Amino acid sequence: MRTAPTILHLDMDAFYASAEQAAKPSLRGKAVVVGGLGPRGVVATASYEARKFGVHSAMPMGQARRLAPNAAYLVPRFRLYREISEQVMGLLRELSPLVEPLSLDEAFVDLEAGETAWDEASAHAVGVRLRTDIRRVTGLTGSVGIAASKMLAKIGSEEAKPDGLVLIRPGTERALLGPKSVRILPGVGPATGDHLRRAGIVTVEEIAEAGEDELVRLLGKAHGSHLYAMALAHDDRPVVAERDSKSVSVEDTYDVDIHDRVRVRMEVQRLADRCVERLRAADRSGRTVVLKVRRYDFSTLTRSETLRGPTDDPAVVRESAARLLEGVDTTGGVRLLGVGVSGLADFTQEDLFAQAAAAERAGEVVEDAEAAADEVVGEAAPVEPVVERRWMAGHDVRHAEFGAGWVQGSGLGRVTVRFETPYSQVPGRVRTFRVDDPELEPAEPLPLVEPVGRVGVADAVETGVDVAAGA
DNA sequence: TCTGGGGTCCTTCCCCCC
DNA sequence: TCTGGGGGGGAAGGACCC
Repeated sequence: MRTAPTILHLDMDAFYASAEQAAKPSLRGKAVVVGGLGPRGVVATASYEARKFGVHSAMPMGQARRLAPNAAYLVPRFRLYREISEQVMGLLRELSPLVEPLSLDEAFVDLEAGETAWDEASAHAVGVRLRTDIRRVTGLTGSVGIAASKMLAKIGSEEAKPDGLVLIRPGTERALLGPKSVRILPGVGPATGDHLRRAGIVTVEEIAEAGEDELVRLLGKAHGSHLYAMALAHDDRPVVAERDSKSVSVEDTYDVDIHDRVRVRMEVQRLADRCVERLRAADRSGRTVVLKVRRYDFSTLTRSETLRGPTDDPAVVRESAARLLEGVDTTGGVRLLGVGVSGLADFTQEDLFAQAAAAERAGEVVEDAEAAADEVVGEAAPVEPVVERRWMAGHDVRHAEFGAGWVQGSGLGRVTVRFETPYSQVPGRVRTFRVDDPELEPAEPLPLVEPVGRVGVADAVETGVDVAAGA
């Protein structure tokens, strides 16, 4: 283990919710909840204002609405978050070539490998400057933890939240960890936490006291010894720059359970196609097809089969998923279906056997495909004539007369828009339109920080909306 | 109106092979 | 021929993470 605290962990504060607050001045300082808005949605991120009401990630939306009925509820806008994430990761890569992203809003950086820090003082200075740069470039705040290992750096950034920096000095880690709950250790979730509690182990110190043998007896070889090492603050894991993903999957939870077997089959085909699209977009192919089914009672099962070679052929994945489905009892209804591919390869080694088999009954396959296509069209076309426009809460729009704004809500043939941009100084005004108003159209998200050299556009927005609103 | 979507890793069981 | 052990791959499930 290294002796100097030169591993940095960055965690953006309430990332999705903060991005929405930055994009929508009227939401700043208010409770904001981002997540699925359907009947089975859950909270992805709650702003710190919303957390005061007890709202937190992974909570069912219904429960969140009961706790914080006056919060703003928005669907996630991953394109926007991805753009901000790329800016942040860019800043991190200026510090070191060794950057390990964990998600859109989190990453480890090895400062020593980047030769930007070699001791406590230099590492601290890098952390301070990084936080300033992130705020300047994205308009958002992030928390930074710096320590001599990944685990401690992550615990540091957790301690630093929100909008802070914590450096854990080598030599102080055991004292710091000891009294804390076992739940702060990475890899200890609800199940392991319960398991340990039943064995009388509640704090990190108690894990260390129990000894490695006892931990292995309780949790098994890998988990047990790993956890014991973590409790002693022994963590040698290196920072690893972007690794290739090992699987690709797509799943959908339905607003109401699906009982109709024909519909279940159709959904599985659609998921298989979407999965292959993603696989191809990533220039990969895979060998093992996995079908996931969550039943009405939330029991989940998976069925998988491994092909002779990797494929990215939609027909092959569809057929495989269909075969797997035939072995699953769906009476009683399903709430979720998913299709995934694992055993990924960079290249597409054509599955000659499957191709030959497909060629043999080519006529049959083509007919099936056409029948499936007809089915989709036949199902969708009459239900949604001409495609009624859907105005998603939180999404950006532009109105020919009033300019840039975002959807505050819609229903009963009306859509309510608040006209403001990330650069508005005061909350914008609200107007309601018919959902089919020709002057209203969806728009791309604006950058959270006003790009230099585009002052003219922003000026027009400011004078056009906010001055009017303020008057 | 309970419980998303995208992943990773580990364990257990089974089968096959040596 | 019988028995045993071990390794590897595949299938299924579970815990965990953000």
